[in-house]
Amino acid sequence: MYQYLESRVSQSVRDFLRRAYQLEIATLVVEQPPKIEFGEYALPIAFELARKLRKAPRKIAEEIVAGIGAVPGIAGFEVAGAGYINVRVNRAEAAGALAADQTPPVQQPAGKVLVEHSSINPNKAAHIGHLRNAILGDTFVRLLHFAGRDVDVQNYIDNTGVQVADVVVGFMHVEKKSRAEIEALASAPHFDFYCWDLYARVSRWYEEDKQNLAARAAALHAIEAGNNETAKIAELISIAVLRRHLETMERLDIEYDFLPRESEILRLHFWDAAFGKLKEAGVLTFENEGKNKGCWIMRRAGTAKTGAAESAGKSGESAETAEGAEKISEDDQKVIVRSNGTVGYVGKDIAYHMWKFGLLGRDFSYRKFFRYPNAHECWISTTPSDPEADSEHPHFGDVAEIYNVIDARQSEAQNTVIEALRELGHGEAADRYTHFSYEMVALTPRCAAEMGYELSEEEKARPWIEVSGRKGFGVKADDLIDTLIASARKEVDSRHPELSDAERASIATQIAIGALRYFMLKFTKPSVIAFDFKDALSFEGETGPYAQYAVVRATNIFRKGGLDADKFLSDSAGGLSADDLAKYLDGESGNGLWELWMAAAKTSYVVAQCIATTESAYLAKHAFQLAQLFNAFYHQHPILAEPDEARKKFLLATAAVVRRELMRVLAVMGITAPPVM
RNA sequence: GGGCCCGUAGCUCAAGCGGAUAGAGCAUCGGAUUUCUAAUCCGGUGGUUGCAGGUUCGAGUCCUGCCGGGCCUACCA
Repeated sequence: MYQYLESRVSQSVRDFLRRAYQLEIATLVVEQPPKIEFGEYALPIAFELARKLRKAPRKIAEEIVAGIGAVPGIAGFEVAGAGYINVRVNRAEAAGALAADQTPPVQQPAGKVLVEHSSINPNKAAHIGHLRNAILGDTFVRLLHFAGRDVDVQNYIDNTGVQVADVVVGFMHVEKKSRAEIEALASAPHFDFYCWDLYARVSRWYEEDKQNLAARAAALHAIEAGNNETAKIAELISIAVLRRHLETMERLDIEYDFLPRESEILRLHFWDAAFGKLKEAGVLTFENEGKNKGCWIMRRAGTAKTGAAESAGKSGESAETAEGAEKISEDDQKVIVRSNGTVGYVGKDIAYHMWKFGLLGRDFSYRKFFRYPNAHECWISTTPSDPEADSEHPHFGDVAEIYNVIDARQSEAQNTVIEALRELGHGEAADRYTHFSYEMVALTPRCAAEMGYELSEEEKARPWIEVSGRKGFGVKADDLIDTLIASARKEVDSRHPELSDAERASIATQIAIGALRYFMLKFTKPSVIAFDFKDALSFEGETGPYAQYAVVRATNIFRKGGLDADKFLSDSAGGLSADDLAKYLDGESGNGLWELWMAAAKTSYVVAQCIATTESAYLAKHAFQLAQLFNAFYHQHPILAEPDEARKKFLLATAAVVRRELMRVLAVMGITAPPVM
């Protein structure tokens, strides 16, 4: 509602400026006044136009206010201060629409959106860093769904890389286990935890004797080649760990549609197809000298093309320098194909992203992999020779827009992929490729010490300590979730001893997930989260449980009143006349209640902001503010004791509307409110 | 060396494209109608937005230079 009225105001003002001053304003700044008394929208446009029109800002504002005429849904425009134009909404009208849950139609961009997130190496348990990724990604998916977009959720599985190879080496060379023994372990609980420890042991084993690294290289080659014992072991490990990851994420209501694997990128020769096109377009060049001699390289993203510098006329290979393919300095070179002919990660990623946009001319084979309790099917890539390959699969890839939730450390690699697409002539695809970049989760030095990590003096002074999978140092996702549930369970037990064990367990789980998801969303993306159990385990103040509690309180009002909140809205709230609403919401006396209604009207506005900026912290902030306003309202108005029936009905409608919107916002964050708390 | 990011209250973080008196939570201090459960509410304390210039009606926000911190800069992924 708030969003819809804003676009109306914006449109009217732009129409007026065109009419009165022949001015085209592409994007009109519309702000929110600092105080509700000033109105719902504020336009600083007069300041901007003062110079252009050679008039005082206040004079311009007065002209706009005088000439703009009536705008549906808007009560009036007025000049404030030195030239602000404050806009007042027709409160009763807006509230009526909100109570009736009228959602104005919004035009939808065409085409499917692909969100890639999680992408955890399938060689050990997921940790808190992966949780931030998955929660950011899943929330973004929910935001897109809320906005009516068609979304595919993908989780890329690097099952042929060094990390999987290391655990394979661990089983085969350090623990000297047979395939049967590994299989038994893989089907036991917490296999991912077992691998977590083993991965750290292997890293130490490499350090003990560098000769041991030969085992890694051999394993890596065998895995890439496929069809051998080592590859089979790698497959069984990565599949088992992957299942564990899906189970962990399922605890947080995070689901995927498709799991593309690197093994299929290799087996189905995606790279060969991409390589041909890249060579043809001149994106890749063959390096004849220097440290990268014999490699196919491209320019690293972010490096200037002007770096001609002192490229002494040494280039004997005139063919390379012809046709504008200027020499890339060694520092600016990114190796895509190694001198031994194998392709690196960025190369595979280029091929994969060409597939995402439907530009590769090849496709995966698919088979069903994981069925969620709600019957949602998660598919995995496979080869045509797989007897389980299913031709009745959904159509993946070939999308209009993509978002890759990948931490900031990979932004250069991501940008290099984008550049490759652009240079291939797919500029429109490159423009719709968004690296959803966020900072890592680290541990506070105190938390690291609690985890048993020995800190140097220098480390103690640092703001955070980075987690390290190689050292086996970090907080595992399942452990954190268990700790949160146990902590919430203690609170629930003390507050609700009358409930059954199963009920208390279920409530504690909802609270734990609410706390965790909110915690990961409340920080803006560029902020490093210095993790600490004390903060993460907090259920008070700016937390998920605080917002859940507001919903529970609203629910309680209706339960005690013998009413159903949603039914009340659809049955009775329609009976609230515009006069009734105006009586309670208009004027100075209505400001407090109106502020709450207005906050509730902002859901779609906030969602649109979050999508446009790929920043879901606004969503968390909004949920908190709405809950905060509601809690104050709750305290101030004892609704069920209200003697005036008309006023009581209005207050109930207020609670019902806020409850509905708060539940919606929480749902977008992947948070549900328990029946009681 | 080059690229990207960060520096705001004691602590952790906010502050849409530059806008009205820089806001929350935690901590701390003091209060709250024995009520729709206090996982709540109300109030107090707490700021030269790292430093110095510049741009303009207006700068936490943009530009330049410093200071401090982080990440990236592999024929790893």
